[in-house]
Order: sequence, then C-alpha cells, then structure tokens
Amino acid sequence: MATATRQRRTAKGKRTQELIFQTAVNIASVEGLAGLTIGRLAAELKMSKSGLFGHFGSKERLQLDTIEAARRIFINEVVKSVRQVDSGLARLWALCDSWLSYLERRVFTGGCFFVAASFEFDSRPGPIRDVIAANNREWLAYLEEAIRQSQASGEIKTDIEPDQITFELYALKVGANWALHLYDDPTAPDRARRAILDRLRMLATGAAPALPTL
Amino acid sequence: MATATRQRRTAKGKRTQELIFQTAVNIASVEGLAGLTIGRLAAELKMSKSGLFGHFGSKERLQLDTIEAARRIFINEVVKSVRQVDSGLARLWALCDSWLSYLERRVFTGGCFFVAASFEFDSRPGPIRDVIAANNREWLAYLEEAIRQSQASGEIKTDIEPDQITFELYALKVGANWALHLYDDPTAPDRARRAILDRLRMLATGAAPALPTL
DNA sequence: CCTACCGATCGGTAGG
DNA sequence: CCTACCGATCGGTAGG
Repeated sequence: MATATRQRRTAKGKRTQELIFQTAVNIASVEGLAGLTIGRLAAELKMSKSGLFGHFGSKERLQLDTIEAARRIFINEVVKSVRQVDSGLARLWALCDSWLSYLERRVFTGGCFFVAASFEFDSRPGPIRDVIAANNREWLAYLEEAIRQSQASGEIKTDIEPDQITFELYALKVGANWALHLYDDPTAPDRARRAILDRLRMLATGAAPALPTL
Repeated sequence: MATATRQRRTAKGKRTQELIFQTAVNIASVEGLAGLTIGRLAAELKMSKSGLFGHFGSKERLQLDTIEAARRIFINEVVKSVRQVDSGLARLWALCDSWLSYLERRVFTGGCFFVAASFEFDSRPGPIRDVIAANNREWLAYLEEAIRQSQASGEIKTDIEPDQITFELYALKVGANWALHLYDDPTAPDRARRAILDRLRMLATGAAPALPTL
C-alpha cells in the first residue's frame, strides 16, 4: 500500500513536472528565457509561487530544466522522424525539411525555442548561453554528419567544406523562423525550402538521387 | 544673454540626449529592449532615475526613441558608405559587404541591434514589434531595389524573384550575426561572404562585373 | 503543495 | 535635473 501510494504520488509528480516545463517552454519561446518569471508561470499553472518554486529551487535551474525539456521536444519533433531515412543527400534534405515542418507545425508558440534563446543569450556569457550553444552545436554536428556522409558516398561535391554548407543551410532555416514570426509570413518556410533545394542541387553530383520540386 | 543661455542649454540637452540613447542602444543590443530598464540606464549614466525619466516619459517611448537612435547609427554605418557605389551587381555586393563589415566593427556591443530586436519581439505583437518590422522591411526593400536594378541592367538572371534573393542574402547575414556572437566565431562574417559571393556568381550573367575573391 | 513574508527592483509620480 | 516616494512584481525563504 505504501508502495502503491508512493508510485501514484511519483506518477502525479511526474505529470506535474511535465506540465510545468511544457508551459515554461512555450512562455520562453514567446517572452524569452529571461522573461519567463516564476510569478507568470505560477499564474498560468494556477499554483502558488512557492509551491511551484519547490520543483526547481532557483531561477537558473528553472531555465536550465526548461532548456532540457525543449531539447526533448526538439528531438521528438525534428530528429526522430528522420532517423529511418538512409544516409546521403536524401537524408540531408529530410533533416532540413523536417526542421521547416516543425516550424510550420508551430511546435513552440514563438518559433524555434533554440533560435529564440540563441539570439537572446548570444551576448550574455554564463551557463545559460553555454547550454544553448552546446544544444545548437549538437544539432549542427548532426546536420554536418549528414553532409560528410553525402560527400563520402559521392552524392555531393567535395570541393566545399562541410561546415560551410552547414552554416548556409542553418542560416536559411533561421531566416525562415525570422520571416514567419516577425512578418507573420506563412510562405517563409517554402522560401527557405526553395533556397535549400537550389543549393543542394548545385552541390549534387550525377550519383545523387533526385530532389523533390516544390 | 537669455538667448545665449537658452542655446547653450539646448546644446547641452542635445548632447545629453545623444549620450542617453547611445548608451541605451548598446544596453539593448546585449540585454534586449525589454531588458533595458530605466534603473540600469540611470546607473550607467550616473543620473537619477527620475531625472533620466524626464527625457522620454514612458518605458515605451524610451524603447521607441532607442530604436530611432539605432536606425540613425545603422544608416550611418551601413548605408552611407555604399550610396556612392553605382547600381547593379557591384552595388548589391557592396551592400552585403558593408553590413558584414558593420558586424565586424562591432558597431553595437551585442551584434546588429535590429537582428536582436527582431528575434526578441517577433512573437510579441504591439508597437515595438511594428516599428522593428518596419525598419527591417525598409532595409530589405533597399536590398531588393539593388537586386531589381541588377536584373533591369542585365547583370543578374531574371528567372528568380527578387524577394527570394533578398531573403537568401539577408538570412546569410543573420546567420553570421548568430555564429559570431553565440560562438564568438570571428570567421563567421567571412563564411557569410563566401556563401553570398557563391550565390551571386550563380546569379550573375556574362554582362556582370567580376566579383572579388575572398 | 500552501500562506505569509523578505529586500530589491520595476515603471512611474509629486513636488521642487 | 534632484529627493522622496508609490504600488506591483521580482527571486527567494520560513514554517507548516
């Protein structure tokens, strides 16, 4: 009985935690990680500030845990569906398309959580910036790996450095995020798709599979 | 005598105003326009909060006046030096290069003021977002005009819409801002230059002047 | 998980 | 331009 109670309690605690960070992640994507205040979060959750506070213990922990929750959502929404796609150019395109689809599906209210956090903390040194930078680096490395594989298998040209291509593809995604939210321009993701497909076609060799047309 | 005194006072008032908004613009480029608090600004300027407050009258006016000050700086640092360059592809490249050079010169402490403000307010409707969006639109229209001129004079291909090219070039600049500040990567502007030159060469016709090599 | 607090800071005002 | 305030909200604590 004591065990059952504990399990029920733990399960409930887990659901509460999930609800907290799901809410936190969406507030942060709109108002910023600094604009995510404990009072606002408590009001949204209809909890007392101090009751909520017990779940993390400091503002910085709230921010770091919120980043971790956003990371899990990102992996689920962007990376998972592409894992089955074979390596090479098809996979590289699938990764880009998946990212743009995640933007279109408005997985986070205010656009990509990591894009927003990147620009918010890019000039504020500290643990938050470091964790955001590490998360971004991980995604870029994942993209870059797909580029290296495409080069190794002879599907894209090797006279251009993988990190240069990574930079270009990611910049176009960030540009889509920018136009979609600042101008409420729903055509922005497709503009990015067109630019990315154009670039990939220029990089493709004869051995590459066909890319979709928009 | 009364006139001389008034003039001296006005001149001093103007210098004070300039100092206020110069300081405000740099705080905002690092901490964000929302993170620009009257108390912080007063401390930096060694003025009392209420004495400072008299210069604008509300937080929103402070933010709007700070945007206006940033706009003047942007025009001075990015646009002015390119005004003499002839229209066409050379001018289009000069505009891109000038923007990247303004990033490298660190005209604003935290990167381009308008890039930072764009991402901060892209999901927060209101007058601040509207003014930021209008400022960005103005710069994009300026870029796009150079693209149209290049197409009209036959220096770049016409089978691609000017706003698509504008989007791609601006996205690469924003990407440079991102990598330069989040990763302290000083090679980021040159990576953007390489990408832009690559793209412009692909768009150039036989009638186009030679572009620089990096 | 709660109520009841704390000092610090927020945007803003009164009065000079 | 200043001092001296205002109520609201910030992150955080005590005690239950």
